[in-house]
Amino acid sequence: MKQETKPGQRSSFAFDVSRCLVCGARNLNMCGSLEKDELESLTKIVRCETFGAGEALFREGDSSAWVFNVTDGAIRLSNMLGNGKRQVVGFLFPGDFLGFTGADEYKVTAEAVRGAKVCRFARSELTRLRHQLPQLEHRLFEMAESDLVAAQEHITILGQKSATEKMVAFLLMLSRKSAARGGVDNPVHLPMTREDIADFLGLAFETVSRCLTKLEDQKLITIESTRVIRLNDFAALEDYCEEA
Amino acid sequence: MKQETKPGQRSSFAFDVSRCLVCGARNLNMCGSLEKDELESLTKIVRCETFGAGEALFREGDSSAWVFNVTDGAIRLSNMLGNGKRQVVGFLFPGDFLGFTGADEYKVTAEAVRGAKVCRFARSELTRLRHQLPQLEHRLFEMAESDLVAAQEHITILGQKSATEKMVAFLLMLSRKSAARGGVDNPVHLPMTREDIADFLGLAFETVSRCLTKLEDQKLITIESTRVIRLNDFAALEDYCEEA
DNA sequence: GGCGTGATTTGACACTGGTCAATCCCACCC
DNA sequence: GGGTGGGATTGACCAGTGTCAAATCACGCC
Repeated sequence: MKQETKPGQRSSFAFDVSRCLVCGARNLNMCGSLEKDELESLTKIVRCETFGAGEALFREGDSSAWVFNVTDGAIRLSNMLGNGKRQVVGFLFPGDFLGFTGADEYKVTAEAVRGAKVCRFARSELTRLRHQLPQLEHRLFEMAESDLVAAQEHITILGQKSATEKMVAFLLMLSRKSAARGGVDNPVHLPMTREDIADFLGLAFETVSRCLTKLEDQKLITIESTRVIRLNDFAALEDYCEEA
Repeated sequence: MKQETKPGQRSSFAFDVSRCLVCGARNLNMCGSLEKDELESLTKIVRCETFGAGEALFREGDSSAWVFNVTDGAIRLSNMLGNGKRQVVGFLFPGDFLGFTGADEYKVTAEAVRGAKVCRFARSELTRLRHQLPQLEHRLFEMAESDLVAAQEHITILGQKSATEKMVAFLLMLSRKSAARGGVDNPVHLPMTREDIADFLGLAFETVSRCLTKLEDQKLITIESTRVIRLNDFAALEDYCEEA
């Protein structure tokens, strides 16, 4: 396993299939659709990379020639507006695929939230493999569809919910996502800042802070530390963001 | 071309490929990726249907066994919340594909806005064809990706823009979409009610009305009739929703 | 261990946009 | 032509959030 240094001091290395077989994200991401011998074709075109807090994998306008599998940490997808406002359109976690865009250029910026590990592929190579491996094609299609459904839920949260409801929906979403990738559903760990959350929910960061305080006052959550929130009553929280 | 009556008095009929060749939406939708002989395979599994104003193609929770190509009119995709609020997550126009969902059940409701014509396919048949026709697979993937990008733009509009900016962004979007399918980019025709627009933009319908009036006072638009809006200065409107 | 910077919390206040209500407009029907 | 009903507009008011400011906290670094 040779190791190199790429622009930006980022470690980047190729590896063999044995590494994929023990990858914690394998059953979550597109690789899970492949058998060992098929995985080898993927292994040949991938490099593993690490990004530090805030580092960009790509920015709005960059060529979409590279795509990624997230294997560790969290990635923030965002849009910047002319007036300096920022909308976070999604957070990606281990198992998520990063690279859907119908165009030659990315329309969003992807940055590591705190620190993240990813597998990097050339889109052209992956496209070639998709033609050879129908399982892979199918799995990627499913993942794109599921991203679309997630975006529609995000739209609904942004359009119809109050600040506190948004906050509750966000906490429940993180809890579900953590459980889905084999982690605990409680307490919820927040790798991102209050400002990231605010920009995801269309709020001011002060409002995020106030909503968390209010929910703790109501005993619905416990703020164990700035980045660890315990959900004290799932049923009540579900009701809170669905009905009110 | 035999004609039948289906539940709900809806006309539904099969047809041969000659009809597809003159379909106005063909170059916009997934059919555009196919040659005449390939189109025939599609023709064999499709039925053409008409839906009246407000009629549902499917509702949240319905089986996702059917998928559609929109060929005329407009379709409204929406989510209902427990408290009676509704979020419109998208409007579909001729050329758009309706049926992306990663699951066995639809998570949104699809209704005709005023009146709409669609081609209906069994998902299972279409999946089979996708395996046989790589062009079709590729085109559908592209369309799913482009829906995802559109949803991310919608998220940004909902999260970061003021009421009037939202309204301007909406008008420009409709104008672009009309141009993209070969229509005029000005004036903009609105098949939907103020309430539909409000539920799309996360506003009250009174606010939509007020914003339109305000934009007309500023000479940026002319309300030629309730459902026809003339954009008087594209550059100024672009600036309005991008910067302010 | 102390310091410094950035993140977070809390408070005071202003303002956008929601709510409720009245009126208007227009298409459709008798 | 007049009536009817749903959609659209306009006005008055105010609740929920954003903004600005200050205080506090947390963490990395020396």
